Amino acid sequence: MPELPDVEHFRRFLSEHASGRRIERVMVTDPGVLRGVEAAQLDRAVSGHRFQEPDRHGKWLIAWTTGPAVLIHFGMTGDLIWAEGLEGRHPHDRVVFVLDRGELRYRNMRKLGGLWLAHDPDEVAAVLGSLGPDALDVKRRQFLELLSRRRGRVKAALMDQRLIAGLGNILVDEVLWQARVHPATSMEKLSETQRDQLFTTMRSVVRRALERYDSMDWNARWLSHVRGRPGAHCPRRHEALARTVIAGRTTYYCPRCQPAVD
DNA sequence: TCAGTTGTTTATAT
DNA sequence: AATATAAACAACTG
Repeated sequence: MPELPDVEHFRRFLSEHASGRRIERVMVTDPGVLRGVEAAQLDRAVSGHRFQEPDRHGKWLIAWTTGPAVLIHFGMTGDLIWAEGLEGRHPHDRVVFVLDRGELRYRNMRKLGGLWLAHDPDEVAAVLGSLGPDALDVKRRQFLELLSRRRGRVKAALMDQRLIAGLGNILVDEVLWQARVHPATSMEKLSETQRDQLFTTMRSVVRRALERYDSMDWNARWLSHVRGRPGAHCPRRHEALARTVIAGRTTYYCPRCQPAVD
């Protein structure tokens, strides 16, 4: 699940429920999700501090406290749960932040991703690595500039967090389908119009994916709504979707809407 | 039993 | 130097 819109949702969620709340203790039920920090160390570092306004960059959530920051990555199956009490605890709740009121749970079935501890902005930057600008922040001019220096296939480029941070497999397929660009198109073959369209579409897809948290569920007219279903057809023209692998990821596209360029 | 899965990193190849 | 590919990570589901 977690791509930019999901993590932004988690950020707002943390801000709404946990900002200003005091951390009583950190319960680590599975140390397998801790990165570069031990359970006791994490507990000692943040207990007694309060969560502050969290940040997000790409798929990373930066949970600042009045002490250090907790950096959270959700991998493929991560989730952030808030509960008033103990109800609804789940075996995949790997870390629980017990607050002065309610608790925040880091749930992650597959344990890709995890939690890091950072004591200052430099340490945060070191953990996040060289991420590109956030997909919601990047300006058209910068987006085009980044694309102009990139070769290879367009899907690989949009998925590369060092170029643009926040887009994952599902979202990139959605953007390319809505922009009517074949995922294997090489960057050199992209027209000015297509590059421009990619920026416009990327922004609207991310924005509207975020809105779905208020209205529930994907837009029925989206590729994401039908992808992966057996015999799935293009929501636009009802032609069967094609499936291939690009940049190591399962890729769906409509051969009619997104013709290959050669 | 086996393929497939929303992410990232690493090694290896091109 | 960049880009592509596969594997590994881990724990499920169908």
